[in-house]
Amino acid sequence: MHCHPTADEVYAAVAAKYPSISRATVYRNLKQLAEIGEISEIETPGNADHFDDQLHHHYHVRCLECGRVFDVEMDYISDLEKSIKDTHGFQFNGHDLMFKGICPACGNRP
Amino acid sequence: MHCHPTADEVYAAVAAKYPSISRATVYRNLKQLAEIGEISEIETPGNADHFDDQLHHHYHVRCLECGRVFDVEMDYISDLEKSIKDTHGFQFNGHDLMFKGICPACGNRP
DNA sequence: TCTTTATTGAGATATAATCTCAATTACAGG
DNA sequence: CCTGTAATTGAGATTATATCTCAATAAAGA
Repeated sequence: MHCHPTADEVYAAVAAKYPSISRATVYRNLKQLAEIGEISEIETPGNADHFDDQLHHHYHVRCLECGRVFDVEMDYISDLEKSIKDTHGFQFNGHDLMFKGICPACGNRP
Repeated sequence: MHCHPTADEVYAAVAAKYPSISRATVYRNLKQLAEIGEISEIETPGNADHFDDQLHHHYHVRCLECGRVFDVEMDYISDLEKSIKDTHGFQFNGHDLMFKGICPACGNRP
């Protein structure tokens, strides 16, 4: 699935073929795959996490209307932490950047 | 409270003075204050949302160890959306940026 | 085949947040 | 000061997402 599905969407797709699958198994395996770096996890506050089969660092936009997540064509800013003026002893360890917007499908709806 | 408290931390603080306060009231009022722009809401996936009495746009860092949220000294990038190469018909509407790190207190612990 | 290890299913549990609705409180007009 | 109306609140139920428990099943190795 290349559409940034949520765990539940993955579950639904798997359950269609293997009706006996348990939700726990899907959640467990997605989490494990994310941990070993086979897939990446896109966390969105308030909403269910999404999963991505693409591994390279890149950003996403979430439609505020339908909640779907899409790739954004933009270079990953690996040195964004360098823009911080005073780190106050913090060890910085990366960042999460998520754009917000209205997707074409929702924007064109009457 | 200037420490980016979660709704539950606000509730605990209020309940200490007004023991009859309901959790619903605190959640409700914090949400309303955020909606009318009196305070701002910092959403962190997986963890409880935090609230901020500062209104101007600025970024935060979340300690991966203790979960606390701190201000980051860095200018807000208001035109970050312009870095996107192809918007594919999306209406962009802002962004959420959260740094990750280990706070001094957690980093210096043995 | 037999033993050990790993994975799974079903349902319980945790957590954050919201909803419901009756009860309470505040408030404006008279 | 009353009274009717509107707004706010409290308590607990409910939702949503995700994780945990543990017995049952499956896989793998000797």
